[in-house]
Amino acid sequence: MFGELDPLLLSQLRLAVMSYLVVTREAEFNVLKEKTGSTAGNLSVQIAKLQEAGYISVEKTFRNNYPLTICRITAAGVQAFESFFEDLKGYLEPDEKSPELD
Amino acid sequence: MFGELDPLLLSQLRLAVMSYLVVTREAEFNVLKEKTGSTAGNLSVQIAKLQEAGYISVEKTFRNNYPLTICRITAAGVQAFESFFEDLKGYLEPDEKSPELD
DNA sequence: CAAATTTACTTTATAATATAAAGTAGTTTG
DNA sequence: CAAACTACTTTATATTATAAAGTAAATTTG
Repeated sequence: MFGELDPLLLSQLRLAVMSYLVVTREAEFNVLKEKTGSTAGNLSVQIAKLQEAGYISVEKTFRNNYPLTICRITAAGVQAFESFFEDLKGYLEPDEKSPELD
Repeated sequence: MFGELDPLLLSQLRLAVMSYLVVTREAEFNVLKEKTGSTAGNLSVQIAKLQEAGYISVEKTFRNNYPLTICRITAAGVQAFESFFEDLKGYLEPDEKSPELD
């Protein structure tokens, strides 16, 4: 089951990040950390994966001499997010094919 | 005594930094930290003072996603460093005026 | 001149992210 | 089912920065 769902979004934290960004479009690392309640290390890793997939872009700068990381959702990210939920709907409203039970 | 000496160079750590930079011209934060044996916090503060005085320029970037701080000595810095030692010589070879002893 | 301030330097703690290592869990394989 | 692999999470440590606290030296004050 869940065979078709985008594995990159099938993760609590990554999905939370994407859900937030799909609305706000962009957010600072710290904000994402607070909103998702994740640890910095974990968030850093998951952000890197979303970036690698092209779902978000990441800008690293400095603010008041401290490192500042800003994340923005990309068109591909929005697309992937929407597809994810359409795929999900497929599970909620099953068609003629009955799902295989193992 | 020591009335004329540049107060910005009359500091163990700042002088050590300048002494190193006057030879190498530029150095990374970490290298300065090792060479001077200082703590990161202290070095950060003293670098800021040298920069404020225009004796060094500071570039902040990222290397392998980690913050990287590069310090470079400026012409004014070289000038100040040389003047400092000329002033010092004045104390080693006193002229006709005898120093005031308090 | 001794006490009280002030000033400056240093250390220590904490902030903002990143990577690496270690722990956990779920899944696949033999 | 035990062994191995995956993936996610937490924890420790890496880079620097600022703020707070400690120390010391110099200067003002009474």
